[in-house]
Amino acid sequence: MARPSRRRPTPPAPPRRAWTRAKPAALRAPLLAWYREHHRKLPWRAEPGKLANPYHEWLSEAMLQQTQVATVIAYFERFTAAFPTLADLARAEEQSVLRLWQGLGYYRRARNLHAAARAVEANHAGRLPDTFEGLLALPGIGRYSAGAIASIAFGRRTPVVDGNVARVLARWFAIEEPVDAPAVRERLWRLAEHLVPARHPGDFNQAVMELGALVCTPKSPKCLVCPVAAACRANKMGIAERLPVRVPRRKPTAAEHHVLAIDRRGERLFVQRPDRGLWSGMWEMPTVEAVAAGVDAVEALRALAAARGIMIDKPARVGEFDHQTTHRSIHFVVWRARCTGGRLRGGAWRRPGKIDDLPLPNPQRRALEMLEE
DNA sequence: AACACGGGGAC
DNA sequence: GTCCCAGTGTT
Repeated sequence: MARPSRRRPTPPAPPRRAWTRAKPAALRAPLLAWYREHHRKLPWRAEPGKLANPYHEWLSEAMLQQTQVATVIAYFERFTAAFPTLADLARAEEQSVLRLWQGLGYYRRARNLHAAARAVEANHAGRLPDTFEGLLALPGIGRYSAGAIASIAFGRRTPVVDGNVARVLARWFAIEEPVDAPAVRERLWRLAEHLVPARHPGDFNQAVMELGALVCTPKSPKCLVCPVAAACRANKMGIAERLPVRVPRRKPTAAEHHVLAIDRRGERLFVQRPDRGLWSGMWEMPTVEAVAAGVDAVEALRALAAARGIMIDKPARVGEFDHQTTHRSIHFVVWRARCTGGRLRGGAWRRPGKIDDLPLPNPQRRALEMLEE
């Protein structure tokens, strides 16, 4: 059976050119006035009219990718306590950076951040580049983050388009095409470029995002208190509630992972995940992610241990639970076995209570809790 | 252009 | 449950 298309079945909408007649002045002044009055105080944010600390701004942008402000705050505080400056971060081991990122997800962000810090130390005399192009060249900094850092920390007139900005612009200009379609995305960038002012571009960009977070929310937008409702086409048309349109997500695929706690003289085996893919660079108890057809899970676990050079007795089933990521629904089955001999290739033995140096993904932590009971 | 990459807040 | 979050890099 063919996978249903994710595209909207409706025919192309007629050309809509309202957005090309954007009048920046009608939006900027009331929006900035609203921002000065209603912005949230955030650990990385400067007062309106002032530039942010570039390192703090950069770190916050990395943490905020696909992650809500409320989730990030505690991570940001712990991270800056451990690494107060860019130089501190550059000197750190990647493992300790991942430790501080543990639980936040999208772990490649942490590894890119660390690699970029080292690149800045090596190639830019320890100073974060202060231009869009210079920032864009660093790992983990894309079009959005480069624009955000350049405007918010360095006062450059660079636009940003994130999820908030896309939603706000879709409503202001009544854009009825899916905002995640690349062609529409490109229009949004041109629109943002048109709107961002030369004076206080960082405040303007933050104001649009803040409006999206506090007023122009995905559901039940608060148009009655919106400072720019008078200039909003979707509000005039009464369609703010159903904008923006997005392409439907694909459903997560199902998987079953078997986690094996291998114990030997009070210590447990942990191994590091590969450089790429899911939970890359994080540690885990040896895990079978796909049991081949016709093979018993117990046999697969024995083979897993054998691949590491060790022998185990018969694994005993400890428990199970479900774990969700954006693209996978994973049923975890937790097992326990004793190491009966052999010589370990790769991995580390740790007392279960002393694993603080190993960054673990959330489901591995959950499996560990299950093993303690 | 499509896809993978985590986890959780808000409803 | 669903939606989506201050996106980026790879294929």
